Amino acid sequence: MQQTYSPKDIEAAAQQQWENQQAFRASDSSSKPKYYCLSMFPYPSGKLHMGHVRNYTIGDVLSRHHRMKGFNVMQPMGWDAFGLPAENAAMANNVPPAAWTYSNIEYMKQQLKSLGLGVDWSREVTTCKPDYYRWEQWLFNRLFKKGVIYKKTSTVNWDPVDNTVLANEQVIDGRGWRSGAQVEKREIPMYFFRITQYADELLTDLDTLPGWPEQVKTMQANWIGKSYGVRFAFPYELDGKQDKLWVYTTRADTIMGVTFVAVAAEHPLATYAAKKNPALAAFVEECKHGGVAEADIATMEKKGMPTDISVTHPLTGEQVPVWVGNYVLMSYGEGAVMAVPAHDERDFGFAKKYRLPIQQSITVKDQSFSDAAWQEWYGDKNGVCVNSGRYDGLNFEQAVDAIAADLAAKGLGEKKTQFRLRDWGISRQRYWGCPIPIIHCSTCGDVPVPDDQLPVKLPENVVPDGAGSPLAKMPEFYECTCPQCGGKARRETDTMDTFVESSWYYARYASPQCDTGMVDKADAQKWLPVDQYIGGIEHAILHLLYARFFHKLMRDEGLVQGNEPFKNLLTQGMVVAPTFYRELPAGKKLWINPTEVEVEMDAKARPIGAKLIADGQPVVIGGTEKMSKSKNNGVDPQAIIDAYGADTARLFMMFAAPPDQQLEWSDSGVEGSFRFLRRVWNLCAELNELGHASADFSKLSADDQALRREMHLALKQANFDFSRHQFNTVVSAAMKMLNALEKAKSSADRAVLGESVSILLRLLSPITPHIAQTLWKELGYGDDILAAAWPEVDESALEQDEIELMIQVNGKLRGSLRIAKDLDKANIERLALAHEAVLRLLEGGTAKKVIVVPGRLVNVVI
RNA sequence: GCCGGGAUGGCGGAAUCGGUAGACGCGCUGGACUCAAAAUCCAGUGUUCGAAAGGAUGUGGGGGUUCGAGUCCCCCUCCCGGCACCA
Repeated sequence: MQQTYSPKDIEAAAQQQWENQQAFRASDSSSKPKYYCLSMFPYPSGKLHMGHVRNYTIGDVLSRHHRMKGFNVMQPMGWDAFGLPAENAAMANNVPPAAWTYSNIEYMKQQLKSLGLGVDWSREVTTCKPDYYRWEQWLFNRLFKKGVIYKKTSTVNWDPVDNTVLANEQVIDGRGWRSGAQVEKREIPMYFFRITQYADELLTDLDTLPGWPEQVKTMQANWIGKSYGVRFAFPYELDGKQDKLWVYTTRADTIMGVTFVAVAAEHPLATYAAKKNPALAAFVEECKHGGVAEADIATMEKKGMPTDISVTHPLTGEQVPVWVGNYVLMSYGEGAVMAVPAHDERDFGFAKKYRLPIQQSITVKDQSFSDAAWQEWYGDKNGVCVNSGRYDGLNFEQAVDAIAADLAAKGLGEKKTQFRLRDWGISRQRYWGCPIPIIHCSTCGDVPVPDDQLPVKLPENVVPDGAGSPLAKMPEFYECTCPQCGGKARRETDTMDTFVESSWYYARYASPQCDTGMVDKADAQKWLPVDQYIGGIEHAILHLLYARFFHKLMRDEGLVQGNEPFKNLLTQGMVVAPTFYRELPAGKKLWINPTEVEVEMDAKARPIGAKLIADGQPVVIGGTEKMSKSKNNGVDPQAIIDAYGADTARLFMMFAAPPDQQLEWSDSGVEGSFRFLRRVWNLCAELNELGHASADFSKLSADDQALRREMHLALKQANFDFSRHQFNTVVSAAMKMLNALEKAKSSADRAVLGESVSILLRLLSPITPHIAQTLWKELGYGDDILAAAWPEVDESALEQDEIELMIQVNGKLRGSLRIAKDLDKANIERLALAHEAVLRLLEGGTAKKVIVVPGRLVNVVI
């Protein structure tokens, strides 16, 4: 065997062996229990980044571990290939998105293979290919006919210069990213998935997912946001016509404190009032500026303007003024809200700003109300009604019940359960996406493209120019005939939200080549649900909610079984790195890649400065942030693989942090990981041929017993840590094993060494598969470590006669005691009280109390 | 703004049920090897007082519960993720 660890050679050889064996083909007909391990598929952006390496290493570690534990593992991979970056790259490089995407896929696939992932590549799916998206179109039509998909208008960011719709991320400080034009809100027709119809199920089924992080379930539950409230109306008369202004509130108990109502700028009442009020018309116009992102609207300054319209309070009969507010959105809820400044913090601020009346209607015992400043308790639901006529003294629930009943009696309202979740708008005015399979006919309306004419293929030779939708400028695409009447018609030119593709790919992997349906039902039944799903925490809400929704849609179409797609979920943290920069004259910053910087330390290794290696001049040390192009703090995984090998990259990724926490990049940490693997290699090279040694483990020297104990103790720890996905301490356990082996290697029994090394190699195998495989073979354990069984803990090796007990006095550590492992409490107490440190602190007095925690410590209270 | 999460040595992190804080690694210091360096190996390494023995102190900050708190409760600060069409 080679004396030096050479990752390049052994990794290529191991990967070749797996390739030759088709080692990771998942069998559809195995009798073993299945384990479907899925990592979120990548967007083919060009090359792998560290986040990918982390994600896929975690998935591979889980897959390989389960395989050794006897599971029939499926670990597929594919490409989330539609999306905006391809269009941007196309404009920058004048290359069609399709060509750019396919070449990225080719490169990244080779990169993924060089990581040594145990992926079943025969199941690869690529969402921008017609054989994939045709089934998306097929489902779209089924759902459209069923009414699960419908059309309505919705508000988008409109760039008036480029004449194009902008994504929220393309709006920077209220302006279009390319044109710099002030963005406007615009209403356009869109197709929607009726996800709200499934809101209750999406909420309650969270309780059936014990394998999901609480954190994610809480976020989803809050996102769905089921609320119990009252929908009611303020009647009004305008130009002699009776009408009603509807609002929804979860605080009907405060209804007697309403002092005004606010409507959206696009609300019919606002439009009406603006007609004869130029100032209001200007304000309504101003409200249309800016983007639609919630974060922007929530943080912007709340502005309003009065109208000369007033409506009638449904219970008091009083007149209530109508205001137009920039924070009220037409497309959400009723487009109007009741305002109770005394008990809603935002309304309070608004009322103070515009000197509107503030009317207390809730009180809490021993608290006094003042309209000078907002108090925490004003918004609580813990008070009782006051200044509320017949509702005075009622608590929240009683008041809501009584008020809802009175409103219902007048025909002006009723209790209503509502969700924060809104229907999912999927129309995108973009080119690089799945075409929406609808034909618009002037006589027949919106007609789905018949199944036998699917897929509606996206032309692949288009280079978008950033102005409007490319497909809408291509008559060869949109000109068509109506499938119903045969008349001239126009094809829909919007494409689907790319979240649609990623909502069902997990199901397609069960039968990726199926050309008779979206999925093969038998295969789907065999493989679904996904046993372990792994991906970034940033997908905690949208992607995971949409995929759960799609699973239910497919279930209701009879395509899949079960209610949920992902049994267990692991959300991994970001990969972060230090940042360095230099100030440029214009106040801008020049970001410098960490690899080009040398950090200077003081004597105690505290960083005191940094300089650019190239010119020796200082640079500023910035914060530690998510690896990104903009901060130039990304480290290219390829450089690490080339320099140290995939095993080192994988080991470092697993060791540096637990998977769900952020991972800080560290060059010296990578070197440390490499050093560890080299030490493993050197130890094995020194020991050579251990595979066939055998011995009677019941007759060992004390040292050999101690070594076995250490190995099995570490293994037990590692098993526990595997089960809770804490891989960093699995690596720690392997390091402890190596440390113990290096100490014992020259004196220990060959058979004990043989057992120990076999445990270490199998423990490392899921994490650093290439070196584990190579050494397994070289030391004569077998040809294929993948076929080896996971090591078992020998509990008898863990036993010991004596244990160490800590001695505390008043909770402070004062010493320790070696005792027989089964010594009874009375004797432990006696020994503890006789302990030198205890006697010293007792100063001849007596202990008040002695607490014995078996196997751990004794606390003497004096 | 709203929802969710996080904070432990110089650094990444460990501590499974409230019971030895700092495992494991990095860095640093000293030593061995070397003509020298790199690599490797050995030892030390929270802070602080002390020659040492030993003591004090210490898990973002402030309170509390407990024989005992990194862990449980209350309040606060800072950092990170998400925000699809907040009511």
